[in-house]
Amino acid sequence: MKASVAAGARSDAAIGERLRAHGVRSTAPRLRIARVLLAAPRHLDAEQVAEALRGSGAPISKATIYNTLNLFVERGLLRPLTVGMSKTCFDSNTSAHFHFRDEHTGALIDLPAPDVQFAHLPEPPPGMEVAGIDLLIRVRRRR
Amino acid sequence: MKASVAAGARSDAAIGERLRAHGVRSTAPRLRIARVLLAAPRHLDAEQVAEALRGSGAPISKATIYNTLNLFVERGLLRPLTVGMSKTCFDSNTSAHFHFRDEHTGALIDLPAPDVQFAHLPEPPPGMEVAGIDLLIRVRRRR
DNA sequence: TTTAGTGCAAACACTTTGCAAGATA
DNA sequence: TATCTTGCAAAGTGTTTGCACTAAA
Repeated sequence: MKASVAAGARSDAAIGERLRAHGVRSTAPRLRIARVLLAAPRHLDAEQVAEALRGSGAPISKATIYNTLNLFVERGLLRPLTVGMSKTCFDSNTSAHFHFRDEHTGALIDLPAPDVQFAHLPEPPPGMEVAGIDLLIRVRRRR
Repeated sequence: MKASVAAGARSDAAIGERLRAHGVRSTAPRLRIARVLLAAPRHLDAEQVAEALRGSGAPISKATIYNTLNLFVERGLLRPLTVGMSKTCFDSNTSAHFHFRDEHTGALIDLPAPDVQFAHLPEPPPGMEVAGIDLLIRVRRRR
């Protein structure tokens, strides 16, 4: 059951290349995980990745999934999000951006960085510099 | 060993009143937890609260600490912070504000809301309204 | 004297780790 | 062959819960 790749998704070859470009050896399990997460901008936690894999071929062990996700983060292929949730979400959009989060469902929506403009940001404490900004806009269904 | 209360801290009586004002019955363990966390603006996780209590009289059980912290959150005495951290931090500053966080030490510093001004904020997705904004400025020692 | 709070230990959810077997360069 | 990867199960965190006991209104 070789499903055709979704629109916007990259070919296996291209994904494999991308892994190697980030110093990650391209093995079968890593390719399958990358296909789930890296082919398009997504926010998935480890369990959701595991489930996606269960749904398409042999499952991959928890250990390998966590090892792989952490490796991808270390190599700049993913960004971890620990935003008001008990588990870590892995974001395949590694460019600068923020998020909306639906308070009810927990769903995350990307928010391009240029859509937020600051009129004033405070000076960091003395001797410190800004390393990054995490911004989360919590939203709920309008009553 | 009745230590005198630190500058800025409230008296036990005042803290007890504050608890009752929020519909929380003022018991001995709750008063001790409130003294640690509510007497001044602080960001502490459950373990840090437990340790502070161990250092001043009989320890209080994990269960009671979590029950109490969650109750305080529910009653608006504390705000939980979960952005970018593996454990929940309890913030005794419940007014609108943001945070700096030292990437190295994990320390949080309050950032009054008026110190951040937005020139542009995006519209929430259709049918949704903004419930709140979490902003964390990650800082590091300047090289 | 009824309702609420406490603490212990067990359960839970998420994540990491040790190690033996298997795959890869 | 030397090294890296995988997967299982066990261990580690952080947090919640069931339940008997105690305290408060």
